[in-house]
Amino acid sequence: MKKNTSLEKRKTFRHGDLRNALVTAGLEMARAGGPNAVILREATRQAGVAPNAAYRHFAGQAELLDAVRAACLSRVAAAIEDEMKKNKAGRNPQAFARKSLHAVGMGYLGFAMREPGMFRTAFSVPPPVHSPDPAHTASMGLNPFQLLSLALDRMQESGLLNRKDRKGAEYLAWSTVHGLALLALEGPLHKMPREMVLALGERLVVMVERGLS
Amino acid sequence: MKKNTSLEKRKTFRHGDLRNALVTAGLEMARAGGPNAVILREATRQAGVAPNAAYRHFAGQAELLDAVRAACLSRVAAAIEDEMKKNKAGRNPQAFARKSLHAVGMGYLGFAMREPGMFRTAFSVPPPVHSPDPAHTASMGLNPFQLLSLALDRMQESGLLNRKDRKGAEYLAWSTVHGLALLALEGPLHKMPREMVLALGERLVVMVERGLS
DNA sequence: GGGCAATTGTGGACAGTGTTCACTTTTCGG
DNA sequence: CCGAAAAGTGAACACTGTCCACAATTGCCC
Repeated sequence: MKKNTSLEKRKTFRHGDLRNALVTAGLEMARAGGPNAVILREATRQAGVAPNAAYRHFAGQAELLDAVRAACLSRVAAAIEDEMKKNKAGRNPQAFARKSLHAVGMGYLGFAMREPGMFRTAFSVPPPVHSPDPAHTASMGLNPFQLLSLALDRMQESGLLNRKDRKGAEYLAWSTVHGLALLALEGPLHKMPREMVLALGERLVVMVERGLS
Repeated sequence: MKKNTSLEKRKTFRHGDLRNALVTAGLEMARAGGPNAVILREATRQAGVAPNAAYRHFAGQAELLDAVRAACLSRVAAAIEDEMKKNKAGRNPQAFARKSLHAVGMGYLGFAMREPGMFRTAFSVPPPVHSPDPAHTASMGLNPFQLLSLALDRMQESGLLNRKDRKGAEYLAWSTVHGLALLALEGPLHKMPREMVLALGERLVVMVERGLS
């Protein structure tokens, strides 16, 4: 299967891997300019193919965007996992639980600062939340939401959170970091330096940890 | 000044209030479909005017959208003010401070649920945060950010918040409600019923109140 | 008042977008 | 091996934002 990634004019009539090529091109556009920048015709151009060819693989631009978004979500999950891998479960479960929650929050925010376009794309349009769809997940097989749930479970199991407060805590924790990320990316805080945003993020995660229980 | 609001074919060559008509039309489009739905040509159509006429009042679509966003922000501020007016300063400053913070958060969220399109438009593109621009404000002359600051000041003055924790608290509090609003509007939580979102909002505000100090 | 310039609108055009239809080329399975 | 399904092409349409030259209107200044 020839990975006809870019311009090199193919001699074969078939492309071989068009769908993937389109998603890749779209991903690059999303990275550079967010969801609004993922243009169908441009993707076909980069793949060296006629605009209509895209319709053999996607029902329309919206569906292409959907695929690109899934890819972006996967990157977010990977970033969180990387952050979580930095600390292993030691003999203190409470400390581990706290570190996990911290890693989720900061991994999320860190990715948002590093890859604004992808981040904005990942959350631009409603994806289902409970989906074992492998496209949304990273190596661990969990999407960002599930990674957060995992961290909160650790909080509960280690006694930092009682059952009542645990319920729906995902949404509360998620709201905070997501809100800061968007305020910093496309909201009134977009001129705030990244380091300051991340510093605010630290305070935010602490606030969540204290406020949840 | 003839408020040539809509289709009724004017007989005068001049429109009389085109700029306003365009913003109004744009506002309605934003209300119905968010920022991406505010189309310049459509606005001119509704105003009964040639597309190019818009360029006498706005440098381009982006500038029209800017005006529409300012109008939306003003609505957000108005919603918060309405919520704040529901409780007056009694003899217990701490209770008043708490109620103020609560009102800001829930007024914000409530508007987001009631007018998703306008809300999304209001925060779609970076507006400056510290701006006494009257277009961004409601009757009280404060924008949402300033209203939040006011509520937090009351928290500090009544002894619920020390000076150190007060610093930057706006951003922390704002992040939480903004995040929930966006998750519920165009994020993974978009299918969650409004009442449940608002219930989560209540918990969120409580969490902020507890977590800030 | 009368004329002239700035303002505000018009008409026509261009490039770029998503999308559809009819058609051609290639692949692959019975 | 051949015929149907898959995958790409070409031309067209409607829509968008934007620019140009030009026409109507207003209002200001002498």
